[in-house]
Amino acid sequence: MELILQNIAKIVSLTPEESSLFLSRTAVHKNKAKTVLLNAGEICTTSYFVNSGVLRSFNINDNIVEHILSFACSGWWISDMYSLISQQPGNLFIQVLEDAEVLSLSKENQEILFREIPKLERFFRILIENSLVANQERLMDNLSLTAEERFEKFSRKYPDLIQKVPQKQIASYLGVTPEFFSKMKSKLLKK
Amino acid sequence: MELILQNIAKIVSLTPEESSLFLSRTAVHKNKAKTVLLNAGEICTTSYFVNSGVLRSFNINDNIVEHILSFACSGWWISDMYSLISQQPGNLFIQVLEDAEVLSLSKENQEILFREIPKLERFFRILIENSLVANQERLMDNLSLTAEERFEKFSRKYPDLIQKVPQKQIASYLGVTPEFFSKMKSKLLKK
DNA sequence: CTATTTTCTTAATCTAGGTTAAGTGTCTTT
DNA sequence: AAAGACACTTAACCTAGATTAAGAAAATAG
Repeated sequence: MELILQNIAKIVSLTPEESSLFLSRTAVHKNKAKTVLLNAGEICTTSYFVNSGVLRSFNINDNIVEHILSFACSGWWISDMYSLISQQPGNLFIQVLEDAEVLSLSKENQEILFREIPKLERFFRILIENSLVANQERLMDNLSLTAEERFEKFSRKYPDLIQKVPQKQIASYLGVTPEFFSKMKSKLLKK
Repeated sequence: MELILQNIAKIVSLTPEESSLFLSRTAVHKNKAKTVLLNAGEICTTSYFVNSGVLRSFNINDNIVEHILSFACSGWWISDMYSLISQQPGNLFIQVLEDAEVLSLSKENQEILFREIPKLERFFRILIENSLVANQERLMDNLSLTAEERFEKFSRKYPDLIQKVPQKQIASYLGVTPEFFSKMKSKLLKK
């Protein structure tokens, strides 16, 4: 059974008809690593649900430094929420890190679905509530923990990502330079 | 007309009956500065909408250092979202900073209202989407901007808070010590 | 109005993490 | 299998912001 339907079923229950209506309003793509699904400066029209593989969203500031907002593995959604809801040009890139199969849901179809199946509005509300909580926790962690503590927490929370993703990307997510990350890691290994 | 109804009306339109049903499921309190509405370790049962005054949510880490997650002025909501949705003990305090009139909505009443008036589910979804976007921006700013740049941005975004709130609280929100904040401020004044 | 607590400032010293740079290892691509 | 292009490491040196401490100013309580 489709991963997305399993995930929806954890929160709201859809009839078989509703499920297939939902699927009919989405599309599935396979994308090679390095493919860019959204560029900074573009208007984001779509949310992506990851069936397999890994994606990331990030911005690039003046100094040509990348900062990762989020990774998305199997079972996660990714998009530029700011741009998606405001329909203004965003400043995030969305890129495939590891060959991925992705289900895409356009903003229009999402809104249509909210009208057709009000339960889906609940589903997305709860999804976004969970994102917000996770984001708030990460923000507080960035304010109150050292890089080392954040790394340990990250390793516990996302052990699979440590394997899959180049470590400079993890450094960027944690908010440290690749050089410092490397130093920190070898210090931890010596313990 | 009630501030909360004006705010709802910006996003969804309620009939007069729905409006009064909504109000009937909320309660209004006046609270003196320093009142604590939620302690870390407690289970959060309520969201608060600020009619007037200022509140803050913050945690306290091992080192007895406070970190502010959010301020809430007139027209803003505040709660411990993690604890509210999981019904687990949270680690946030919610406190009144400036005498406030607050409207409170319990989790149960909120859920009842979602069933009675599905449009409210949309209202809260959109509210939370906006919070998420704001949070993501703050997170990225913390990763990529200097304390000075964050302070300038904060001053532009919340000029009223600069007046109302002790500056050590703003330092804490920005993620710097009060001493460094003071140094930074006097440096900016010399320019 | 005075006393006490809280907030703010200044300054010296310290450190987590950044920067620069050079070298090594490891994928891709051809 | 060679050639780039990335990814990772190490090390010397640098800086934004933390820490400590002490005094001044402001707010609040009594």
